[in-house]
Amino acid sequence: MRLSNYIVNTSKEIPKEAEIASHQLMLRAGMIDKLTAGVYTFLPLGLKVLRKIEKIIREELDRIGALECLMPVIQPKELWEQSGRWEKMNDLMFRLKDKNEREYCLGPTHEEVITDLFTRIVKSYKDLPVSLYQIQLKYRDEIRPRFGVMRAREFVMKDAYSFHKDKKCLQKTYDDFYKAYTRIFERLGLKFRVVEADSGNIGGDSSHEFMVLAQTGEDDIIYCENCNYASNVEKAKGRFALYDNSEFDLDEKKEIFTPNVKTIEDMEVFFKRSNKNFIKCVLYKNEKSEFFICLIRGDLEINEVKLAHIISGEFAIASEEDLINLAGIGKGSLGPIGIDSKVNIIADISIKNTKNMITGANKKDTHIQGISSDDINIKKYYDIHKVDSTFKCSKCGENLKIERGIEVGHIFQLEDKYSKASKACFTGESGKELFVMMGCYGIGVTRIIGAAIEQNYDDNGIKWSLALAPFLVNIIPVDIKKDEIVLFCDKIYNELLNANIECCYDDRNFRAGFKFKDSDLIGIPYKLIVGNKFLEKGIIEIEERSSNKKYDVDAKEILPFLNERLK
RNA sequence: CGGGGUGUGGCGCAGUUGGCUAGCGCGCCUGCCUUGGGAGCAGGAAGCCGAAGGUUCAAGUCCUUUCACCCCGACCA
Repeated sequence: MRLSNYIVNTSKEIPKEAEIASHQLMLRAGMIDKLTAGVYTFLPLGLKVLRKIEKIIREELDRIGALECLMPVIQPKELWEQSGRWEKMNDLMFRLKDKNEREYCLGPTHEEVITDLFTRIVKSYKDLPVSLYQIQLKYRDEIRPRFGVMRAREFVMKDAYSFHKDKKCLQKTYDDFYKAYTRIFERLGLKFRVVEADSGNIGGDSSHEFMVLAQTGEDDIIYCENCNYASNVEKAKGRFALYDNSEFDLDEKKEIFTPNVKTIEDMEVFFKRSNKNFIKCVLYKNEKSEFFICLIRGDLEINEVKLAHIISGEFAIASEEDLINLAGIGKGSLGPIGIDSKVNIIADISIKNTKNMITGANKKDTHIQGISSDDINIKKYYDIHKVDSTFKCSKCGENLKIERGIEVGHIFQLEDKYSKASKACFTGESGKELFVMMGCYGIGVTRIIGAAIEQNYDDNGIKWSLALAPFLVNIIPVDIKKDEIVLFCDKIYNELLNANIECCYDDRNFRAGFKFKDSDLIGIPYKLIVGNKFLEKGIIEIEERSSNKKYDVDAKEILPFLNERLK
């Protein structure tokens, strides 16, 4: 590609709207252009990178026998009512009506469509298992789109769905996808980690996320330094530090007047004890106006994703008003003892067998001391705590670490959740109708571009891996007024094209420095510089973007040199 | 949805207590010059100041409404 014919829409100015490196660089390199919040055009350069990612994904999925298809973006409301998600995904969906007032949404995902499709294309166990995938635009009206392609409202996703006669078969395909995903992210040259994950509102049991490690990630990953345990913090299990407070004499069980003591920090100061001696109480309310008081040791935090498995429906921390109506108190004095009997008690296992604890007394400005877990009407203990780096690995007991990650892939075993809702059946070997078992596998294709840049950039711009670079080599004539240079560049350009080496040729009438800057910003792995050294000694300077190393290469040796490097 | 902020040539911004022809940098166009890390000089094009309404002799500037975009939060009693 001659750059004189290309759109090189680069900028040295840092765009105001972009916060993180990948977003800034994608805009500056002219890869994307924003139309409106969270909606981007992929310019030729950005599209080239996108296509490279798609190609790798296709190759690896085809290898495990998945079949590509393309499903509609526009999906009828009825399909979503059937699965019960028309209401549930309320805020997330873009909706529209046709001229007859029929309602539709722009697909935020395709479980509904594929399950419906399944009922028409598969009838018998003989057709199973089968896996279908597509690379398609998805539409999600995110609460807050940000970071460019990282959290966009229109984005490209690879989604795949597998169908099975039983769980065992599903597990096998799940493992195939796991391996294919691993190969995909390895080929993309990303540093990533596979973690256990909560399956969220998509449902299902077993689930793994593929996380690209980056400071700017929106997820916290917990992993063990010693064994292979790794999990999204949303799901992570660990051993919290045990705490023995027998160093203190057993307090008399009584109420203490505690004016202005509201937070756990306030309590530490007031009682002169560490936060492990307190029971933290948080009141939640769900959409049915049921109340839940959650009890957890004062040094720990509640993990609401775990709570979502216990409390049904949407829920949130109760308002100050609710607190007053329910217990007649404001913040800070809530406690499990003497609380209104219609409030459900959800106790974290960190409370189990505790003694001599201090907690709210359900009375204004009052706490109660000398409480043991036996004093509270706890029917069952749950794991509702958030794991952090103070925890030990529950598998091997070693230290846990925490790191930020960008979720680029997620695989789920849906089992029969959607097939039951959509009555997706097949005829089994016995002749009876059975619900099909399903798996679901996603990759955020456009998000990968951002993630890859977050891992590979410097002050000058993007540093593409060979797998993703829009061009592998950039031929740069230092002075296009010198015929000798231009003639040689034309020649080597044709040679590279004939050798199927993806290259561009910066034949624009700019000064050399300008072209170097552009090349580095865009992130082309190799610059082939034809200048004074060529005129004097027939030597071409080849500069490697990743290492900043420069190689003097004889004009005749260029192809072998590049072939060696680009292998 | 709550809080904060910003809307002025393509981009980034300035524009005082309302006042005359709305500026600057980058980019763009023309010419000269230059060609190894985003050069220099000269000339030029490009704006109903986000939108609507109002106050005023006079509005980019004041008031009201509205839209868009950005940031923080939507969670620990």
